[in-house]
Formats: sequence, C-alpha cells, structure tokens
Amino acid sequence: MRKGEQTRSAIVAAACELAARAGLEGLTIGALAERMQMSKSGVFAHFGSREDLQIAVLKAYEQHFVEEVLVPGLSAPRGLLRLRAIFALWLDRTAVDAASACIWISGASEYDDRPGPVRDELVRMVLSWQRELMRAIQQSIETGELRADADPGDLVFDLYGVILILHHDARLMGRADSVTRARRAFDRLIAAYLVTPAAATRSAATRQTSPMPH
Amino acid sequence: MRKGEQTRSAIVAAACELAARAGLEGLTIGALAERMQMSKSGVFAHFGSREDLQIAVLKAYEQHFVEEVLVPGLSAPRGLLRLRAIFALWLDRTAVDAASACIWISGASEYDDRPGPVRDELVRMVLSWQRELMRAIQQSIETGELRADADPGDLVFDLYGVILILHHDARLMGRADSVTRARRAFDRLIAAYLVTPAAATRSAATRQTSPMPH
DNA sequence: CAGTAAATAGTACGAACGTTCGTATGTTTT
DNA sequence: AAAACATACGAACGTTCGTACTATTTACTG
Repeated sequence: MRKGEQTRSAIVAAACELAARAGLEGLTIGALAERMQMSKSGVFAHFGSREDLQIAVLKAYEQHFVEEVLVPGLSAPRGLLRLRAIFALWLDRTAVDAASACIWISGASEYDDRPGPVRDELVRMVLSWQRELMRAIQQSIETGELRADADPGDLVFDLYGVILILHHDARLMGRADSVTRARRAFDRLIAAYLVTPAAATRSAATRQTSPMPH
Repeated sequence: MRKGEQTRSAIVAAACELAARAGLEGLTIGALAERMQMSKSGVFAHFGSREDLQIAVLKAYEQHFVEEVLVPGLSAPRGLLRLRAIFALWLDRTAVDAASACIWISGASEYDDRPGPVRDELVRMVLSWQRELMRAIQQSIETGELRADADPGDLVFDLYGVILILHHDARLMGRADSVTRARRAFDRLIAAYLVTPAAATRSAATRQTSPMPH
C-alpha cells in the first residue's frame, strides 16, 4: 500500500471520530488537520473537496456498520433468531459508544433539508440498511415465526424508531436506562407480531427468548 | 407594545422559520438580517448574543408547541382519550409541516455533544414534554384503561420513538406513507398496554381508526 | 544511486461568521 | 418644545471557513 493511501485512510478514520462528535457539517478540515498534525492543505489534498471528505466518512461508517452489525448478524440462523441478533448488535452499537453519535442519525437532521451528493449517499445507505432489516423480517414470516399478515415495513418503521429514541434519550437526555427500555421495546414489538396469540399479551414485557423451529 | 418589542418578536418568528430549515446551529444572524431586510447589527442589537437568539427561538417554539399540542389535547377527557388526542396532535404537527423540521429533534443531534445554555434549555423542554406525556399515561392507568403493571416510562419511550422515526422517514427518506405507519404504530403500542388481552393480539395490526374526542 | 512522481507544506484568497463601536435617526417621556 | 431614551445603521474587528495555487520534501522506481 502506498504511503498516501494509508495516510488517507488514517485521515478518514480521524474524520469519522470528529464527525461522530460534531456531525458531518461540523467536520472541519482545520480541526482534522490539527488532529492529524498535518497542514490543512496536506489533508485537503487527499480529497477533491470537503463534500468528498464527508462522503468518504459516510462510506467508512457504512463499512464499519456492515462489519459490526450485519455480517455477524447474518451468522445467526435465518428467521427470528437472526432478527434478534441483528437488533441486539445494532442496539449495542448505538448504545455502547453513547459517547459518539451515529452519523446516519445526526446526518438525517443535518441533510433532510439540504439536497446534494452527501444527502443522496446518506439516503442510499439508510435505504440499504432498512432493506436488510426488511429481508430479515420477511424471512421470519417465512419461517412461520412472525404472523403472515404482518406488514414488514411497519416493523422496520417500529424498530428504527426504537433505535432513534434510544440514541436520543441516551445522548441528549443522558438516561442510563435507555438500553433496557429499548430491549423491552423490542420484545414488545416482536410479541405483537408473533403468530402465537398468547405470547403477544401476558408475557410480552418479561419475555426474553422464544422457541425456535427445526 | 413598544416598537422594539414587536420588531423583536418579528425577528424571532423569522428566526424560527430559518431554524426549522437550517437547524439552530445553521441559524445565522446574517441570513436572518437579510430575511428581515435589516442590518446585521440591527438584528443583533435585540439579543445579547447569538446564544440568546437561539434560546429565544427555542422558547418561542415551546410556546407554539404547547398551544398547538398540549392545550388542545388537555381539552379531551382525562384518560386514554386524552392520550390519543395528544398523540394525534403531536403527530399532525410533526408530519403536516414536514417541510420544516422540529427543532427539538434536530437540536437533539446538534447539542447532544455540545454543553451550554442552549442544550440545557433544550433538555429542559424535552423533559417537560415527556413529563406531560407521562402524566397522561398514568391517568390512563388510573382510569383502568391501560394495564396497572405497565411502565409509563416505557410507553413515553415508545411514543417518542414513533415520532422520531416519523420525522426521520418523512423528511430524510421522503416517505409519504410514514404518517399512516405512525398511526398504526401508535395503535399497536396502545394495544400492547391495554387491559383487555384480546385487544393486544388479533386486532393490533389491522386496527385502523380509533374514536377521537372533540 | 539518481531521477521522477507522489505527498505534504506553505501561502494567499474571498467569503462568511459573531461581535463591537460610534453615530444617526425615531420615538417616548418630561 | 426639549430632553431622554430606544432603535437601527454602516463600518470594521479578528477568526474561521473551504479552496486554489506554488514550493518543498518525501517516497518509490528504474
């Protein structure tokens, strides 16, 4: 690997950390250069523009996200177990490093009124991730675990909402109990979509695991 | 009312609109001055600092929110009807003007890593609103409509999550169906917290409308 | 080891930022 | 009508922003 390439990826890594705290819009070349102990122009030379830098950060974030959430989640058996695994990993990633924000979430507010390549890339990634969730849900329907008449889009909507409020309450409100609330919220949601009517009522809040087929 | 006072409130009103599009951090005195057809210093003179301007915007937003959501919601009879009314009003306010963001939501991402008076004020407002929600939920438990063993904090968490994902999907993702998804999500949530076990299962997903007060 | 290309530093720019200042109008109050 | 105050302006402050050019150093290659 060329020298420049490894410097560039080091810059992107540092930029990810900065963007996690200040947001993609708050990410500044000057601050990035200072953190890298480089000159502004030295940093800048690795990207054609600030927008390219922001997109590079987004892509690096997506790669990490896929590696840490999707890939290990896919190693769980197809169906509800996999859906549970994926959500648990997603939740961990959102909550464990509550010290740094998810740039998909902060970016959603930053770019929902700002058209351009950065927004396009952000939308593409969120869309891609929501499609993965949708697939895991549909598979859980196919295995007979979730109700056949359930709307997968609705469940994606609900699950994403749980992550958003977790991120919100943990970071802005500084609530330590958000993680357990999010876990309970997930269990309630799944219970509402389960085929077995009994599981959807009484045991919803305290339920932890569920019987699996095959 | 003094001349200055009415100018000031006109400035704050314009600032609210700007902040709804660019965020509180994106709110700029220069842009505000241009929109008001005033000089930068003329605008600035009404506030001791930009921070004071941001806080003034936040307070104006809270006032509107209370007037449009909380107050009319409180006119519904105490209990589940009121909770439904409040959420419906909240949802309308979040979705109808999907052209402009909620600055509590965008501010959450902007200030969750930025301590200071603006963040303090924001946290105070969100806390205050969540307490109002909590109260409506507790009253719904007292009326015997929601289960006695339900955790009101959990339901506040869930409801706020629905609003966040509604805001997210409607604005960033441009999804027109977010409003109906949010309404269904609300009904599912309530169903899961209802005393009647039957309502919590079968009719949860397909439930469409609910009786509204007036 | 030399030569060339790549990588970083340096310098400068125009624009925008929040803020301060002195001053000139307008508007109340005396 | 006069004195006091409120309001707004225009200019300038020092910073920081992204970006463009040029120079210098470093790294790779024949």
